[in-house]
Amino acid sequence: MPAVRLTDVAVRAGVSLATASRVLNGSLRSPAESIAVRVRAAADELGYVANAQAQALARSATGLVGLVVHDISDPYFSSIVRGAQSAARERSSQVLLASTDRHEQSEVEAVKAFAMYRTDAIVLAGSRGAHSDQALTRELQRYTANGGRVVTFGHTAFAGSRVVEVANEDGGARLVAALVDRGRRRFAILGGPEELVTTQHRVAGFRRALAAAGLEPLLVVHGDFTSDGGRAATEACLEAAGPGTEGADQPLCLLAVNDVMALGALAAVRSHGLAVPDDVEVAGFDDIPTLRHVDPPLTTFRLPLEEMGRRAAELALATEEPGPVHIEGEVVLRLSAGAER
Amino acid sequence: MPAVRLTDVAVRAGVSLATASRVLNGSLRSPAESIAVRVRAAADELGYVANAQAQALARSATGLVGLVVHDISDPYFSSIVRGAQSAARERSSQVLLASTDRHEQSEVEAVKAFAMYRTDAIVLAGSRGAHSDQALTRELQRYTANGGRVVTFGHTAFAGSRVVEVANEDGGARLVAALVDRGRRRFAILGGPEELVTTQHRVAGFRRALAAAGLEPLLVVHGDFTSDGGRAATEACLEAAGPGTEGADQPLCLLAVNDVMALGALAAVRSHGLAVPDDVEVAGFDDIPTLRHVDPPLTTFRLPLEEMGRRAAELALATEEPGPVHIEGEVVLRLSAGAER
DNA sequence: GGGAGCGGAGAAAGCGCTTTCCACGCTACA
DNA sequence: TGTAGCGTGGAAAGCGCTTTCTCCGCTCCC
Repeated sequence: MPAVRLTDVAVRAGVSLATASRVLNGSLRSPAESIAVRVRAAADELGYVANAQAQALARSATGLVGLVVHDISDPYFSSIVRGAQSAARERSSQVLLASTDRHEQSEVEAVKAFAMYRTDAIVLAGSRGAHSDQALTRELQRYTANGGRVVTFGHTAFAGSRVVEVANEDGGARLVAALVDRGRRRFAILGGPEELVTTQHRVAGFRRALAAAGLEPLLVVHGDFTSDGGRAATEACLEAAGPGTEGADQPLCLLAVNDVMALGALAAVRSHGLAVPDDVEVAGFDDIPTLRHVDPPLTTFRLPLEEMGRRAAELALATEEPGPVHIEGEVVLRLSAGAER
Repeated sequence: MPAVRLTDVAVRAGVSLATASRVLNGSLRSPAESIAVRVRAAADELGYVANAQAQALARSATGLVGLVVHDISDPYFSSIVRGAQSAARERSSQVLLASTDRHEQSEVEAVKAFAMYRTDAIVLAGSRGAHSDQALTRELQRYTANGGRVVTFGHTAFAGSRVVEVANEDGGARLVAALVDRGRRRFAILGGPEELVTTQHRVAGFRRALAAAGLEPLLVVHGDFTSDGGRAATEACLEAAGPGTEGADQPLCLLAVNDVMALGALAAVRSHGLAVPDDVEVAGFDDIPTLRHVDPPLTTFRLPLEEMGRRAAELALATEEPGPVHIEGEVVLRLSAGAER
């Protein structure tokens, strides 16, 4: 049951292939309306569906954008993807998705695959180490050399990549500054995987604001970017600096590097029989929509995740070199830390 | 900077195009090793990247699978997508993603787009109304007529579609039965969008188990599939059947049609100054990993979401007609409802 | 009335690959 | 020694489009 081809449509409409193509796919030249009507009718009757592969081959542009994320089930990434997908749709592009589980190998393979599919652009949503994998860099370089566009978040890891700058460090600093403002003095940091620049930037922001107040984190624990990671890191913190330890007359404030970890921290604190925020305070990062209703409400730094995805896709799909994109966020003080009671 | 073509590789290796193709892309016939080595070396030196579009055209198979979901930022869908993407990767297929915001129009467009890209299969992860949109059905029919495979979840909405059957109704029934077993008598249902079969099946399951115990829901409120939807629906329920209303000596049990709504319910109950589970009990559905750490822990019906996605992708990519796929779940009693204190 | 100019349709040359079919040189067997 | 048969590489025909270039038939203007 071979699909209907443009040729079939042309024959049925009694016109040439060229004319049919011009009518059905917005070319610069459009044939006379009388003919156009005939062609469209023929296409309709036959149930013609253009073959994007053939078009891609002929046009050398695929209308595809590749998105690589660490973990699509992480709400941070899924929000970004939502925005990106939506922007792509508006530009009638399709999204090719790869979720790599943070394995460099998978990332490299994703980029290779996207290169094979000749995606018009690749968006690398998961942050990488500062001096990234050799293989990845090589693939990306080859990709850009062949005319592909690359977009990254938060840092310029690759020559020639367009970047969506995210206020990770600044956000971290502002969040901590707000907490310090409200009198907090004892902080511990629940960091994500150490090699990810997102972690690095956020932690750097935390430290900068602390330093500005003459403070220093009591502890920095690196864990997984998950609830369980947050939970485990929190255990370590409570052990080292919880109530009963030296200086514990001042409440401890746990700075998680994202909301999901903060949720784990909440659980860990509870399971120690401690109360948030009375005994221990907890702050997150991102302001994940799904987690807006957790109890107690999380103090966090809100990032417009969906917009970030959207902007990334726009950057990816822009044909002329666009200006820099800068994403700001805002401190959101809620009950879990630093808020008025 | 035109990309390196297979022709270039062939020339450099001093062989014909056909031979180069046979070496680099697992054909049935593979040339002598001595030649193969030369070809591979040439490909490597030139940085050859096969053009998947051209291959697709020549092979008439794209290695693409289209995934359409209602909302990728909903953890239910993002978990499914994670599984699907992972299975696709193992079969060296790529995933084309569409998030439709539950607009029928977008869904139809997604299917059209996937048809254009000649995806080998389409997975419809978002459930649709039982008698679905005309336009959607037509597109899908055309798609299958041209040899495309279609996979749906939980119901056979389209002739010729393969289906991943999900224990939605049965799960709802089992969950409620467990709660009834523990002495609960007053139930209200927080339903999702009424036209979605997932909602319908889960609610039907709730009702079946209630009926089996000679009970009936006090109220069924339909809302959005979101925290806010759950919150709003809960307001209505508390108004109609909360403490202080008739029969309210028995605690009220809120059955949410998914975990995200249940989270909203938790928040609403709290904001009324009531306690879960002491004043009101709340149960969810799905057992979303991200929400495992909320407080109080949610009683729910666990569905292996990631596996569901995986199975769907396997079904989509299986070339010969596979057997039926059945997904079971399990009741998880936690503090929010029906658990031992 | 004739030629320049223009608009619009069609022929055909790709786009980069796969795969069939053919030709060729061997080996094996009678 | 002759021939059938097999294993291999190459030529070439698509796969379904887009787009350039050509050609034809008008209109317009002198």
